[in-house]
Amino acid sequence: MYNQYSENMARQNNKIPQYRILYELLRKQIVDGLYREGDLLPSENELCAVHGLTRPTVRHALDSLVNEGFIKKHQGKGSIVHKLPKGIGILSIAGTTSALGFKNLTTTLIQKPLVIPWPENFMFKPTQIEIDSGCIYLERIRYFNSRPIFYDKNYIPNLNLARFTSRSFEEQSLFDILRSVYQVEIKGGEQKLRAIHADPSVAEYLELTPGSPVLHLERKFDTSRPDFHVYSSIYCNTDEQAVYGIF
Amino acid sequence: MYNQYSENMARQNNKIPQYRILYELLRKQIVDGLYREGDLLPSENELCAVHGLTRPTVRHALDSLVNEGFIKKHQGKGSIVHKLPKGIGILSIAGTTSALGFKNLTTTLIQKPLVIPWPENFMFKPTQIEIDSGCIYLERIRYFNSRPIFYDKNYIPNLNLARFTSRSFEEQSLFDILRSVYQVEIKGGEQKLRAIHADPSVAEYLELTPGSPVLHLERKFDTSRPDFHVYSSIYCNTDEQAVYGIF
DNA sequence: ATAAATAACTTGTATTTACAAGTTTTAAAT
DNA sequence: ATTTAAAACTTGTAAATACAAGTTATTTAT
Repeated sequence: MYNQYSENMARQNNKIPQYRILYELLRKQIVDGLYREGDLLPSENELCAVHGLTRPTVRHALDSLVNEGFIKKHQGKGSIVHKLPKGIGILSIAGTTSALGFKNLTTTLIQKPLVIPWPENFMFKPTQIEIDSGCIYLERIRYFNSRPIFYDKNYIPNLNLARFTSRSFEEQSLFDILRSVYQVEIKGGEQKLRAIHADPSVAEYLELTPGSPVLHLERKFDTSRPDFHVYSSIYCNTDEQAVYGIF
Repeated sequence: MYNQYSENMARQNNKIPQYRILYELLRKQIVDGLYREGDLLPSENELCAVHGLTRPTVRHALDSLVNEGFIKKHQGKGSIVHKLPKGIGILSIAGTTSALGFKNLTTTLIQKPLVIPWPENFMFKPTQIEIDSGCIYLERIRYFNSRPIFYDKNYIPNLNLARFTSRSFEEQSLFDILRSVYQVEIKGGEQKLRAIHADPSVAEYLELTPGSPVLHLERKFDTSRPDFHVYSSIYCNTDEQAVYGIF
């Protein structure tokens, strides 16, 4: 048997794929404004030469940027930087992408992590392993420019999450803690959207009059651990900020 | 090497890329139920052997299926078929994907195609070319299981669309006509989502009481023609059918 | 029988090479 | 000067190859 822990650490430090490194670099350069809307990125061959990579690797990185809407590619022309999304991008966020549009976002914990049985008639069907393990529940409000935009209820299976309930979730985001402390990475997921009337508690948290229309998102996140999903029920005030996505 | 000529001709006649053909085939097999939720697709090497392709090509096809949520891949294990989405998938539709979840969808034309100037304070900023060309406007209601679900207003630049206003849009979908008649293909786009109160006209079309919460999507579609975008403002009744998407 | 090691799978990453197809620039012909 | 042709770019598709890394089934040793 090896030392699993240090092996994992070494892997994380050493073995980040090259296409991923290039992706992160280009993404940062776009977000930081080094490339602006309408600009052409360096051609694939230039990127190859500069970073010592081959075209398939460079293209892999560019594909990720296309999928997340940062660039659009035109055959014969090049990769054109897309304008950064206005509004709050939540429809297609996962992992590192989540930072975008969340610059002025602050979080308040309404319900500290609490172990509960899984609710009846849950929005998605948890796996048997998740059901057996029990559920950690927490509620947050997220503010954008000091106005409450999201009120979310989160359900996390209680699987090998030592000292989870005693952690603070004000400073760091939930997903950041899952990744950095528990090596659980969000890989993607699915969601259901509805427009509903705000019930009294939702209206109070979002500082709306009861009955106001709010966007309700029910989300199931896949993670790097099999049979470990994060479930979120999110109520969103879209009066001032629209929810934004690309497809 | 003896059959070089005819091989080249065969390749030439078939302009559809091989990865695309394989993608369409696997997608159809999943939608038709030949593979069911949880099933393993044939391994990449098997698909290579069966279809006479190489792994990069097969992986390209599988990547598309992953991006659209039909399968999930697990290293060392295989490609697992995802459950087909419940609800109406509209968040990530484009091109051929649009068929999914639209089995029982019928369309009624409320406003026949009409040339108008582009509205003031438009949801997105059309290009100068689009502004100069004028705008074709049409309204539809789409029914799911005989109940009105979508009421949409569509804005299309009047660029080389001969006899467009005199076409029927009841039988074929708007995008199908754009593709088959005008060679304009939808490549992707962006959207803004809000929960709003239904105004009287929206409520009437969607058979709701005025003030009911409805989902409002503002969408901008990119096409294969530069400076040609389709704009849609969609009001969606989510009382019974949630809008579904993956990310 | 049980446990550990091994082999035989699977997908993930990466290189190399080649040509097709779309766009832009340049050079040549009229 | 204008038009046309060619070239020099760009991204798109596809093959052949190699090894890394995760999973499962098999074999081997105890």
